[in-house]
Amino acid sequence: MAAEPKARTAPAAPEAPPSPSPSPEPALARVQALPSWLLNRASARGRRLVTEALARDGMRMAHHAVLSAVADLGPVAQAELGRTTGFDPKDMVGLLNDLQAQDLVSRAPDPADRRKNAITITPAGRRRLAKLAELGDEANEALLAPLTPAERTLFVALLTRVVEGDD
Amino acid sequence: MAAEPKARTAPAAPEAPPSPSPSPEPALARVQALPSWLLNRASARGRRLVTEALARDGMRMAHHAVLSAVADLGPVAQAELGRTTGFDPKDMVGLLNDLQAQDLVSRAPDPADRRKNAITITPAGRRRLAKLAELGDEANEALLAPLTPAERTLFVALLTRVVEGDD
DNA sequence: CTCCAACGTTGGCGATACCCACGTTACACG
DNA sequence: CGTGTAACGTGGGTATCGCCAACGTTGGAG
Repeated sequence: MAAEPKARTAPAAPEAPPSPSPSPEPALARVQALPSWLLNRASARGRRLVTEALARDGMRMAHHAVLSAVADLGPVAQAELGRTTGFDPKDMVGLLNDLQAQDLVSRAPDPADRRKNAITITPAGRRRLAKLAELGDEANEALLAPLTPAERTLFVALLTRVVEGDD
Repeated sequence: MAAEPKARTAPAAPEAPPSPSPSPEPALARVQALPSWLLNRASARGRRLVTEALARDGMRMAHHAVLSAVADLGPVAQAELGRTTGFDPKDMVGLLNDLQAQDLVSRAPDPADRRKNAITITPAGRRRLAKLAELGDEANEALLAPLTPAERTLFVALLTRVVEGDD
């Protein structure tokens, strides 16, 4: 059954869409060339680089992002931070606990709305933020090391459009 | 302390490299423009798309990858699969359990080396693989929807080089 | 005044990615 | 021919990440 009508030297199945052997061979290569696969690997590498870069300061990527958001948005509520950075309110609590424990932000009840906490960055927080930005840039430069400067900007541009694809 | 020496209408700090306020304002925008940040978000989106695409078959991205590897490498040991796909041997056990439970692969002791399991894809596995590849392609097309065909190939090429950066 | 929505917080779940320890088996070296 | 080293598959355990459910508190709209 299913003999080889035209047995050649190369085991190539020219066309046979319905039945088995739809692809010549490299099913693995196909999967590993999938954008979703590549993005996963690249993301893992980036996370690893950033993580070990910020680990020296006892911080994680999330801390950097939240601290940046606090710096920008002045006194701001946790929920608002969660919306702008994309973190879950639950996780925001822990992140701010960490930042507050190191006096990088202050958490005071908002007098105008006592449900909210007014998060503000401290001078030490600003200093730390500058350092974190530097470390983050270093890690990202290592991440994009295989690309030329022109390719990097192009890569970031394409990546941005892919990310904005889900609105 | 630390009053506002120059209270203007716009809080712009032109230049002051060594001390605080190294950037005018958008610290958050800087973080969110970092390749590591973008890769994280893009990867999450891709994973979500692929996950929900393969969920209809009760499979995950890892199953697709492993099944592809088995299809390519013929009868192959689990450790070899782990090396080529990048999965931990521990996790490979569970993945193969899932695939075997659905008769997509067969797991037999290798007569030549009784430490190893000879993993082989079944006819049902080949059929399923074709379907998985189709679903995976659909999800990836949705992922790269914001890009033109030319941009997609370029994007994949750049991504590949970034991934290969860690050798 | 009453009801609904938002806030911060706690607890928990599922997936991913690791790392270590164990018994089994193969192989190389003395 | 032993003997030790290493690889294999497997189970157990840990850390992080993203998410959802519930609850008490507070603000605001009707």
